[in-house]
Amino acid sequence: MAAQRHYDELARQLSAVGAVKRDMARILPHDCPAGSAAVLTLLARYGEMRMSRLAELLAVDMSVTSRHVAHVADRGWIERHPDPADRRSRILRLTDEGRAQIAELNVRTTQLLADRLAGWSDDEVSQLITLMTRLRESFGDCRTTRTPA
Amino acid sequence: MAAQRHYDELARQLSAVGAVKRDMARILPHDCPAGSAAVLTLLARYGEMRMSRLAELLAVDMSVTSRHVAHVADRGWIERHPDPADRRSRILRLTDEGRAQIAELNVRTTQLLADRLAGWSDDEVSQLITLMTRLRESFGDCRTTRTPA
DNA sequence: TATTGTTATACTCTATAACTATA
DNA sequence: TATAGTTATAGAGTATAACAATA
Repeated sequence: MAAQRHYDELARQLSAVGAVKRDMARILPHDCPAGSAAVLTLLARYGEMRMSRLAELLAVDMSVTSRHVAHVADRGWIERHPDPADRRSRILRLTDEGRAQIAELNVRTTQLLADRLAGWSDDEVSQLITLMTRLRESFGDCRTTRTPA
Repeated sequence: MAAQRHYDELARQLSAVGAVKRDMARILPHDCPAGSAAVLTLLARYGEMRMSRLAELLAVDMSVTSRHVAHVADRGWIERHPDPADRRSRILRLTDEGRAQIAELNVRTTQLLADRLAGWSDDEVSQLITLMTRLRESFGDCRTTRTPA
């Protein structure tokens, strides 16, 4: 059926989108790789949170989250406070240095995308964002379903 | 301006789409990681080709391509023939074993996507493919432009 | 000299499993 | 016992640079 060809093509595009991600990663500061940038960006957007919540937003294992967080904490971009309500948890919070770093990241990202997406309309960018968000949800929901207990 | 927020969101979606790729990678056979699967799929789609052409389609450095190709060649899934027209080059060609491996990959990929994309219409999948393809072109073109000499 | 491809090296990202501390 | 988080380890993917063979 026709869906089969669509699936193959989608798999191919997913495989090849790595080149776009690498292009974006190349403009990052040397001590702020993609994993660190993602941590900072999510904390800026959603505010302070616990490790487990951040791991969920990053869509990676908490062990991976822990390493990324340690990296940005070592550089003073975030602080880890024990959660008074549950001392096993740690609350992550941006520092002023972290916000400065985010500002730098935003400048670079915006410059790059303004160049690469010069021929795109706002609507087209929005459409792509909407579809990619839905794609992640379609996969993420199934994973949640798969681990019910 | 509004575009700034769109750019941030696009960067976030690109970062998070890795979870989808990892979900797809998990269903692959143990001796056929994503890099190998990409090599086989591209040879099946575009027919025999040289290393440099494959590297371009994979959108990775030729050194990376060389390693992926060595992996699939070691398993007998492709053959490397010297190019009579330019003996520096090697022509890559699928074997029957390679085609069998591709058939297996297609079965698994189709199963997974049929499950994950159950709520998607053909049109929506097509739209996403179209936009992702265009995204890659927008980035790829700029890279080509950047390396003119 | 320039180009095609290979190999050595190093770095990032990731998951699994073992572990500590707390609930 | 169960959960939040850390760390050790291993594996995949990638790029850069040095290299070999050929154009």
